[in-house]
Amino acid sequence: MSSPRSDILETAGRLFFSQGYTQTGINQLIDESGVARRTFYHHFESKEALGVAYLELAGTAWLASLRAAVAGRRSAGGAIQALFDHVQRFALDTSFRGCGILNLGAEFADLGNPVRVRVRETKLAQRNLVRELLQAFAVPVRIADQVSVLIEGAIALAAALADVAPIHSARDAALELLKNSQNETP
Amino acid sequence: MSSPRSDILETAGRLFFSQGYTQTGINQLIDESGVARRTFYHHFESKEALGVAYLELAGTAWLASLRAAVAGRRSAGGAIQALFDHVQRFALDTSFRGCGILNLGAEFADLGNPVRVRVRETKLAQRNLVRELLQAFAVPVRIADQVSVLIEGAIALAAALADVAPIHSARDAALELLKNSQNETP
DNA sequence: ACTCAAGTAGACAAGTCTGTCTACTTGAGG
DNA sequence: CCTCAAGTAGACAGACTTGTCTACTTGAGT
Repeated sequence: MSSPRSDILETAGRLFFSQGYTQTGINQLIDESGVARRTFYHHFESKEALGVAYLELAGTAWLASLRAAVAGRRSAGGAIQALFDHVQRFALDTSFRGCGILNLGAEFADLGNPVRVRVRETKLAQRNLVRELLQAFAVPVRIADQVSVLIEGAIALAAALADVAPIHSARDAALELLKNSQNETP
Repeated sequence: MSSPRSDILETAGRLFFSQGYTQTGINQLIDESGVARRTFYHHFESKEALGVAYLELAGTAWLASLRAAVAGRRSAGGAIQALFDHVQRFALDTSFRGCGILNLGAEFADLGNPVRVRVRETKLAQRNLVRELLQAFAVPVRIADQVSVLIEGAIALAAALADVAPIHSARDAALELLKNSQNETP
């Protein structure tokens, strides 16, 4: 379904992620979307409104991809393995660009900014999703939250170093923390 | 020692961290530094060159603060505790602005960009510093690298959620991983 | 006393930014 | 058939961007 609105969102997804929000101008946005300037402002009140809409789309897609990566796994260990495999694939596919959601949030200092609020909501949803996915295998919330931190650290540090090694460190740590928690309550 | 150069660097440190690189213009930079435009370009070839210089300064200061936080600790557990205490203090002091080094790197997509290269070098130095600080207490490199991922994840997720909880999750995970490694080789 | 680097103020170029505006076309529903 | 929303192209305003330029001052070393 190619509509002007979805064309704009698709272009924004590509450009905001690869170039950053501030470095992407309305002009480039409408040129590459192939829509008229007027049409852009018909669908989005401002560039910032597009930023928020982009976050909604990117956040939903990212969470769905995490869910899909874990689908079909039969153990907590398998689920964790799948999560970090997915993170690694993502890091490699995007040439270590890091988390697009966090990167966008970094461009807005004010905690009350709508974009920043959306980032917070999305990352909260991500933490809750990891809790939910692991709770299915009786993994306690405490461990799930530790896995969330490891996922975030893996993406961030892998991007900074342009290297997958931190992702492997994170995966190993997560599996070890899981094993610990299983030994404590057998 | 107040010299034009250090005035500029000080201002850049403040503005790049709080507003971001792209959103900070040369005009604001020289206004708040109190130096003439010409003086700026006498000391720095371009805005990007200032970005690199800022990273050098901020990176050195951050690593020194990590080292200082651990100084005097007598056990691996104490050292890890101190690291995450420091991370928490930093997160609160900066109103969850996240890692200034990573935030700056996020504004440059090209892996070959001098700023991005500097970010890589700095984060590599950080990983090596954590290794060194923990190796003093016979903590294996494998565990030290896991702690590095946890530190990065703690800063990033705490910033995204505007909450210190991820820092506590990370600290607990680090201490548990440490305990594990000590039990394996007693 | 003279030189020269480093500082000052500020005009300027050439481009970019976001957002508004006029004027026109097109296609679907009543 | 007629209307109206949604689309098109593109001019424009006004502010801002980085970086260069002229012209002047000041202070330290020889």
